[in-house]
Amino acid sequence: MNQSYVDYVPAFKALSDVTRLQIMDLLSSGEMCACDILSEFSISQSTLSYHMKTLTESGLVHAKRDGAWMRYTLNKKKAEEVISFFTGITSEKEVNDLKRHTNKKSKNHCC
Amino acid sequence: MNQSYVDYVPAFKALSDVTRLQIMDLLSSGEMCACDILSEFSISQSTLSYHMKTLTESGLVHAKRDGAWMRYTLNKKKAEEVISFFTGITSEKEVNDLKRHTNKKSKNHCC
DNA sequence: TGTAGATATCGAAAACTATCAATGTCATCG
DNA sequence: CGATGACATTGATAGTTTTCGATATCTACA
Repeated sequence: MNQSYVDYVPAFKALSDVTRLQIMDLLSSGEMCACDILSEFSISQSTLSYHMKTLTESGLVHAKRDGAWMRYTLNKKKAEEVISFFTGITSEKEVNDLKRHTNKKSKNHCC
Repeated sequence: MNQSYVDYVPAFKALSDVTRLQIMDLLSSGEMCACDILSEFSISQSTLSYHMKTLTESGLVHAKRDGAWMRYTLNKKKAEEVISFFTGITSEKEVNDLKRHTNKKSKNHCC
């Protein structure tokens, strides 16, 4: 429970690439195998494999072997966790007890 | 309107670093100046400046000069855009007209 | 078991990121 | 104006990411 910042870094890292964002979008329409995904892009097979690894290791995508090929699905639960984490750190909070100069009336110095 | 995947990459990239996630969280409690933020971390001033540049260029944080120092605030609007984009690409959609093998009954080959 | 297809891993190259100390810029105060 | 404080930029270095071709592994079928 109550995960920390570092725990979400891999997910944001996974999302910070155009190809991977597109893969997430593709997967939101349902399960796909690697070769289906590959056919949507102009990248090599090894590059796709690398992206899929990044996505699955981040937890955003689930991989399941089915005979000779891999079936990928979105991990909705993880996606929701990311959203609620991000919502959490971007929503207004009780002002904490940090002594912030910004809140003071001092006009002449900061630190 | 209707931005594309690439437009969100800088935001996710900005979020894929522990320090920057913490800065976002700090800013959610209200406006802060650079030196206030700096005092929360054990990093050099130039490193903080680099992180703040990453955050402001991604649009997630707004920077405003106030005399000798900079005041940073969260850009709630951008944060909400990121959330709705991410919600969009991770929520179930109408099955599109891609001919996906995964949907076929073929057991012997994929591509 | 041998072959072919699907995917993973390796090794290398290029590009990008994070960090710091040093230095530059700019605003304020005296 | 000159000094000082706040922040940005530069240049260097170390580390990470992205990409590919080549090769390995693993599965299914003949």
